[in-house]
Amino acid sequence: MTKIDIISDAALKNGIRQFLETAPDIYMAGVSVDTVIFGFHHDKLKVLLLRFGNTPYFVLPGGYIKKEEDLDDAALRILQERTELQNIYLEQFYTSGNISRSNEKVAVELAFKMIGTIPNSNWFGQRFVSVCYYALVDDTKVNPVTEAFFTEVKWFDINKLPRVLYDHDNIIQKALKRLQADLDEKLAAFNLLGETFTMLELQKLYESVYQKKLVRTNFQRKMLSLGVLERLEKQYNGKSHKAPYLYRFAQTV
Amino acid sequence: MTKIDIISDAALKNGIRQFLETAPDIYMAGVSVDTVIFGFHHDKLKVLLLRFGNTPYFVLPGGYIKKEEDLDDAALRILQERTELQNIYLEQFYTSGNISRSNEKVAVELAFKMIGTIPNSNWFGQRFVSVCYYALVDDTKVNPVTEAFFTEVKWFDINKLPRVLYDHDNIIQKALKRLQADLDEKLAAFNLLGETFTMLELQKLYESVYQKKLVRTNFQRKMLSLGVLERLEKQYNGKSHKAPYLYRFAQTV
DNA sequence: ATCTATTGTATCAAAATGATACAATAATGC
DNA sequence: GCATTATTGTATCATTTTGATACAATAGAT
Repeated sequence: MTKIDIISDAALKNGIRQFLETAPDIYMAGVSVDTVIFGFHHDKLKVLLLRFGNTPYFVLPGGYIKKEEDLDDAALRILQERTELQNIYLEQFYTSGNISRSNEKVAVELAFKMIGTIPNSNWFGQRFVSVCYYALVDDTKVNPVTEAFFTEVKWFDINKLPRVLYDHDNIIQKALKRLQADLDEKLAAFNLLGETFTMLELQKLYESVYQKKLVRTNFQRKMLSLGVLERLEKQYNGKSHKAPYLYRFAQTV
Repeated sequence: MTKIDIISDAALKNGIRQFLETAPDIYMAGVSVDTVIFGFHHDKLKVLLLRFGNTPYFVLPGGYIKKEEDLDDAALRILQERTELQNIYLEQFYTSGNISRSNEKVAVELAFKMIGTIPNSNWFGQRFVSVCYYALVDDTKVNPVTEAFFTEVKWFDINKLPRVLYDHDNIIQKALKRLQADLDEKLAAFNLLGETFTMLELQKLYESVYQKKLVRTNFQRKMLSLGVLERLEKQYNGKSHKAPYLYRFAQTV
């Protein structure tokens, strides 16, 4: 569900002010977490992005690490805050730490402009090394939540991304590359689908991840040979052709 | 060459004192870099480790990131400081950031004991998130260099590692797993060998990385089919059997 | 009843992999 | 010298995997 959630200007400014006052006491300085949340709907691979304030720019869902919190726990917490999901498939794939993370200064200036004053905390101005995770979610179960400086939560087609801040475009591409590598090896695909699915849906998912067409009959043969699919009753979908079987992912049958 | 370099107690204490005085001004707090340096000799895969002070514990070569330095540049600098090599094959593979990075407190206590006093800087006591890289080097060209708190630089067989501090054992195993994945895909193996090598040497390298025996004839067929090996003159090695060819790695012939 | 689009399965060729055989070579021992 | 031994380079065959195509079954549209 491409739920869109817009918050008011006043609430936005207030949220930022509050964050800046408490952040240095709560979080590690210098290290952040960014997550590339993948979803799949309408046969397309999607990424969840946040609109940065009232600007036309988007960013990856991210956050900071509490001073007494494990890195992986931080990633999970940030993800849960944003999607309200439990049991999320999460993989760390890259850490971004170049000084010039593209247009970072633009972002900081925008942040300042948004709250209409120079904050006494220099939190955003400091250098961050960002540890990046990707997550695979069943988008039908996601309930996107906005917070602090973000005015909108939106799914974007991986091939139709908006303008993003920092080096987040680079991070998204690296996430996709890693997902491609993990899809077969870790049977990761099924985290992007619902409980049941047709073979065609599964194929469209693979095609959208690998960004290329696959041969239907050979794909079907390969998936069935994995031995992890349980075949359920046929799905009569009202289309004018043979009805497909439904499948369920059944690890270690 | 398993060069061993031992420095004096006085020089050691002095090095630590000096480091602690200047570190907070020079380096980012909270973020460190660790490198798993792989080498290959006597048909074994090796890892370069540093002896921590006068203790029996070893650690990975690591360091900190200068305030105005890119993350990748920091990894390269740390590696060059330790090996005096240029053009090193380097891959970032993991970032370790759990609060309880195993026996960290032991290490800190040891560090304090070594310099015989509580340092005014709490540098070592702070929490670090460590970005980990692995490097592939031709060990015949490495000139291991000791520094600061380390009293010895030594190559260890991947299967005969000493006791290591922090979570460095975990990091080494993760590095090996990643190397296994990269070996074929990125033709990474040749960075571990000298300019020329025999097919058997190459096979022993693959076997030591994958930790399993390979069938000689099929391995040879596969390597030759890659199209990246240039066959040179035979190597008369004085052994009582047919002399093998030498090969050179020739990318994009 | 026929047409159309899609699904499930079968089949054949081509490529990759696994297993084995064997001739060539270079020192060793007689 | 000459057979012996260990290793190397290549060939060959069977098996498995992959790519490409054919075709019957189905379910609604006409």
